Amino acid sequence: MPPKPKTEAERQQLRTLIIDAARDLFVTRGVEAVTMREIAKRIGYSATSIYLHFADKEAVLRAILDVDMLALATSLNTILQIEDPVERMQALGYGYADFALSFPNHYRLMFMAERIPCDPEKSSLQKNNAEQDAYFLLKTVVNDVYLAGRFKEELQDVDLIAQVIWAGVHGICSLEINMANDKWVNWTDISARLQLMQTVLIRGLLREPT
Amino acid sequence: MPPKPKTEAERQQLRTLIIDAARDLFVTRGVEAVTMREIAKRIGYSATSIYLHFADKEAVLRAILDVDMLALATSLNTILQIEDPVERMQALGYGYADFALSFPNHYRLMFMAERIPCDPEKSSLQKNNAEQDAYFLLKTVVNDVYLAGRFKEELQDVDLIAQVIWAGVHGICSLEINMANDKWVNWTDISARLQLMQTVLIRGLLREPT
DNA sequence: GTGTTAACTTAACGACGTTAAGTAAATTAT
DNA sequence: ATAATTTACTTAACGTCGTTAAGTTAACAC
Repeated sequence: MPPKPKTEAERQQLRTLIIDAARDLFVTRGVEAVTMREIAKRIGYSATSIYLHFADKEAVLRAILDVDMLALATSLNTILQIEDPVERMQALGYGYADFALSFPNHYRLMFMAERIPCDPEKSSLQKNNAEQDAYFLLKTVVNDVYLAGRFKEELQDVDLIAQVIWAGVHGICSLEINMANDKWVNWTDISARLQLMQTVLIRGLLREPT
Repeated sequence: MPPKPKTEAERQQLRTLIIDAARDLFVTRGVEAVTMREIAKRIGYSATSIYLHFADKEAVLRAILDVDMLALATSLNTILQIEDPVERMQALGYGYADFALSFPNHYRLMFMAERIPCDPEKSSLQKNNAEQDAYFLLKTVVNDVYLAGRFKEELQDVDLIAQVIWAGVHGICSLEINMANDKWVNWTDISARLQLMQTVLIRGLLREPT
């Protein structure tokens, strides 16, 4: 039964309601497995109502990713309090992995599922803002280590270093999330794997006197 | 129009025909985007005929992965000719990455997509056979480096070492496959990233006198 | 020559994402 | 005050999907 016109705040509230319901379902059962009808049922509306607020299913997903990227960046921001730049860089890796392994379906949505490239133009997040952009945070932290002269001298590209560190930690996390149940491989303890990766990254990137 | 009973060989031939058609479509357009009707059309049968040879769409996918895992392992086997164990280990990493980046949709299917855990019991492939099991090949190659006494002395678990190397290379490949189109990140050259990862792995894992 | 069986086909089902068409309350215009 | 419009929804419906059920027809068995 259609009531009165809604204020902008009310519309935003409903948007958030949809996003939260959809995320809850996406995260526990996977994006493909969840239907629009299901999301709608959760919040007590008909399926077609979602289309009044989002263009399509993909737009809902995109909105979720936006919100969650912000959550990731925000949660990682606490590590900025650590003073030593190398320690800080390590802590960032552990914080990132902790997020990935604590919320694997979240992480899958964000970094492992076939992705809609996220366009800075269309995102509500601010790029190059450490509080909203986890990659920028990583780059900042890596840059501090660089400025402290701790990297091997031939390493001059902060983006390159940041991306290799990201890849290392992402590799550990994504293999764990996707393949841990695979009997084919004799998996070692995940924390041992993560720790060795961090050690290898540090030893491979920093100058000798650790 | 339905002809005579088929020999086992003929049935196997048709199975292969389906697998090849399905792979071709899956790899270029993604699993979800390809329909059973489409696969069938490719080989000149009706969609329902596929169900005479495979239980469902997932079974087709599983069969493809089985064949392709074998193909990957076989293609990587050539690096066994390299004599120096460390060089061999590096070459394996490059070979693996070359496969991943040359056939990204293949790779996505095999190591990135939400996976049906593949059960050694049900697979036609032999586990612990270097010609059929890429992980075993990696482990063998890593073990040779271990036996040559080239790893740092505290590294005593060959599975752990192998899994960290895999994670490193997989991290580079999977980020490239999934995120390279993402404008958010200022991506550096993929070959530079791969090379630095390999260097970092070597430097982080091997004893000092490289 | 009349079943029986194997290898197919077409029809059909229920569910999906999405669009079109309808409905009723609140607002605005007269 | 009431008629017209707009807003926020709903139900119906479309085309497509994976899959199942129900034919159909050629080859074989007796």
